[in-house]
Amino acid sequence: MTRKNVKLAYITNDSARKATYKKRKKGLMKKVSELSTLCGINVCAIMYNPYESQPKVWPSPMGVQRMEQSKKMVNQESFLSQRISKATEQLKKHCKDNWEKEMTQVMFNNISGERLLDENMREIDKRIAALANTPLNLKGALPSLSSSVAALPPMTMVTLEVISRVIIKDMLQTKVNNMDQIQRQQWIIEMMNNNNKNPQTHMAFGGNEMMFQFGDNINLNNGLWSNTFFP
Amino acid sequence: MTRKNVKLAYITNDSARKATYKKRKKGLMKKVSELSTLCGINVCAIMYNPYESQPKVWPSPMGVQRMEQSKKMVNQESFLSQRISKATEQLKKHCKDNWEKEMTQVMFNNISGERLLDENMREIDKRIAALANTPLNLKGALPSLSSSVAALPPMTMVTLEVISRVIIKDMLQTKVNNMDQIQRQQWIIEMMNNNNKNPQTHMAFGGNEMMFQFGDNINLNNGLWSNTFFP
DNA sequence: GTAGCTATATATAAGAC
DNA sequence: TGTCTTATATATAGCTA
Repeated sequence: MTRKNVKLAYITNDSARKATYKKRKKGLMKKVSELSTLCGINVCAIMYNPYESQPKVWPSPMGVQRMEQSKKMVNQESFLSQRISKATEQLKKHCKDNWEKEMTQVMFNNISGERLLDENMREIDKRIAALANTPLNLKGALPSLSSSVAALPPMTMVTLEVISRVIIKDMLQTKVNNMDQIQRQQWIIEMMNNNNKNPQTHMAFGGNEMMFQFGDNINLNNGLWSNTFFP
Repeated sequence: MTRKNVKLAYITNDSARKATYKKRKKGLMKKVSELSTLCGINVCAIMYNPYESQPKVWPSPMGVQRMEQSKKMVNQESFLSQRISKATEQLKKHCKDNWEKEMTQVMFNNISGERLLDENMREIDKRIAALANTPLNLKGALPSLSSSVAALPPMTMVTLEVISRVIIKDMLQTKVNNMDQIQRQQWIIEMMNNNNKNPQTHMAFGGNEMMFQFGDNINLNNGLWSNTFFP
């Protein structure tokens, strides 16, 4: 009966806290859903749920992105809607099981990776400096690579595959970062289309980036997966 | 006067939509804040705001993570709270300007990077296979590196620094992924402590991972940056 | 623990300025 | 546009079964 106006503090009683969590989670998700629908923006809510064995991301999916420039894209709408609806259906099937853990992964990887990367840059720089004095100089053999590359000290963990992957990743990230909004959008569409052809392949964060409207996992309402993109 | 019960559909009127967005954003953020406080969980809300020139992440900061195991850590509480409060104050100063764009960056990098990485793995694998046949084999000179590493074809973009960064990043990510929850937590504390000593350095996503309680940027309430960690 | 219920607190649409 | 007001819709605390 919400007789008191709730004291805004951590609820120490376990069952009361859990009950509140459940209720408020539902309410919050409804709000998220509504905001997404009413204003046509992407909304994502993530909760590290203390009632799971690990801190988990609560899978409130990405809202639909409505482009501000949708008016400029009228001719593409039908095509895009079709593509996306189709792809979304596929993606949806693979989403539920993977979303949560992958979101966790993705977020934590980024957090830890970027952070550690910076934390360790001095160390790396030192090593690079040291390596610059190595007698092993392969500049002649591999003129386009920095001479020090070949002189990297033993790193047993580092395989060619890892190196290749990370290099390519870095290059591609640069490329994508240089895209403008429209280019990114088109690229995402293409990605989804490819994914659609090959639905067994990974359902990573990237796959649903702009695609997940507020979904089934909260039993709020249905029909949100329809082609409401680019309205 | 909320006389009608709102039709749950995209608001076509621009100013009305923006007004609703503003109101509801505030409400939503308050809910997020409350849920975070009441239930002691991390909550993050992200909105791609259509009123900005690009899709932007709305900087609803990470909620405080209260560890489920907090009871097991009573003795550490005071120490940790102190550390975190201190660090948080520093971080807060650098947060506002950077949070939004960096969150966007981080998320999009991950989306694009991971996705493109997978998309391009076949290509990479082909190149690796091709390289295996290169006459330039440095196995003898660099026994601990895969022989093909030194035989990588010219990649003008790839500098030693980039390679080092990405390699280290990959290695460290692996390391962090293998940590358990407690280890991660301690690591984050250490990271923050380091950051505190060097506050000018980057205020990246990683820096505030588990740290941002619902903050000033919404003018909801204050005092949320206090030591409510590990209550 | 889960599922309603209801009184009340809170959020907010629409209006006034 | 932004802010304030107010009627009403919605969310939910505390209760019951």
